[in-house]
Amino acid sequence: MDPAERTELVARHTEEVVTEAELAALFDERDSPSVYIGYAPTGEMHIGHYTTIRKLADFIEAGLEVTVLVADLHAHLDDAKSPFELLEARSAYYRTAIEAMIEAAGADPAGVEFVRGTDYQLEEPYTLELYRLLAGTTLSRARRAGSEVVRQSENPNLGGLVYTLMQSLDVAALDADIVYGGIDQRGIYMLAREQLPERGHEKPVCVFAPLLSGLTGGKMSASESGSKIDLTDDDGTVAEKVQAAYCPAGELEDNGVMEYLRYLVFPVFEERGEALVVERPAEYGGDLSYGGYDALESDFVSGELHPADLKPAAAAAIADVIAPVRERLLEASTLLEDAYPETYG
RNA sequence: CCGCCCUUAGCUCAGACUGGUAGAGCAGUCGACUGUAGAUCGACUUGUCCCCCGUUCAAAUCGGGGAGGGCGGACCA
Repeated sequence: MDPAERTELVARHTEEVVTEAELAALFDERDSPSVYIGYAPTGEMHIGHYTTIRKLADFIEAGLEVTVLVADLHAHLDDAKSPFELLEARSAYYRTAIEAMIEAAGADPAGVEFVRGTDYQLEEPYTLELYRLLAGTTLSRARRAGSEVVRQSENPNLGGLVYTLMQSLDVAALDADIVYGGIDQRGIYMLAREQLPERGHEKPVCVFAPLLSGLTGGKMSASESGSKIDLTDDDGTVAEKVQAAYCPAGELEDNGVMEYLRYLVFPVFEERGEALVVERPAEYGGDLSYGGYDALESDFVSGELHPADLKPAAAAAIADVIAPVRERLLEASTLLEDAYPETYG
């Protein structure tokens, strides 16, 4: 694969690449650049995580060295979202869930290196560098960088600010050429691009995934169960949620159903060589079949494809794509129970 | 160490002074209308009033104690 193809593969289905020229240059000078993505093991993972993780399959195919950081300390630093006692159990759950998603996306999880935050963030070199960063960063700068990521409140903890600087430092500690994350992470990684060169590290190339809309219209909300598909949802639950989803005919804005098809279902189906079949009553023109997203989008926008016909097909496809992940999670008997005793205990 | 303030529905809060077993907005649920959903109408649901003890016929409300959270003062060799 030539550098241009690799660049294209890494950049597809993303929200933004900072900068695409730097990415291309990286492939020119190196055989296997490294990329890392970090997850703080807090709440249960859902379809939004899955769409982001699916791209790791592209990274592997493009020949990148992929590292997934399970940022356990971060999960506690951000307003104690995860109690300190549950960090171990939630880290185990995140790792298993992420591996299952990579595998379900058609890639080999063995090609991904997993690292825990506590593996290196308590070591002296890291800690020392963190203190130096703390001394050299203003309150307002750190606050601004983390404002889209760290929980905001009237009386924020210091942890949220340390969180932000640690994440910036992680790029250097993990020696990543590329950082990958949702577009909400932009502020933190722009801070990293600013700080790291001053401290003798390379400026990381940033690849940002889009944040998908929730099924109820606006942003996907972790606290609103109807707005997202959980990885543990069975086919019936997925069908109900998609059926109830906001999905105005012909409109793509805030349309979670269309976004999930675009960023999750079709990439996985293409990998498998499958098409999306939409069953439609003869009265409205009979069944349809789509080999890719673009054709479906143009039919949807033109009005040829009605939401009422699309929804059942989309629900079945989504359920199909998450099924292997759900099975993997449920067969690990105490994984969920240990990580979320309130919900599964 | 001292003082002051806050804690009521899933969320934001009213009610407390002048005791009579609790309200609004948002959210949620269910119908109507759309070949989906939303929007719009129509209806409905929701509570250890932070905990304990006391006063009283009666306590979210008054008194005492405690817990959690917030703010300020003092100390500064």
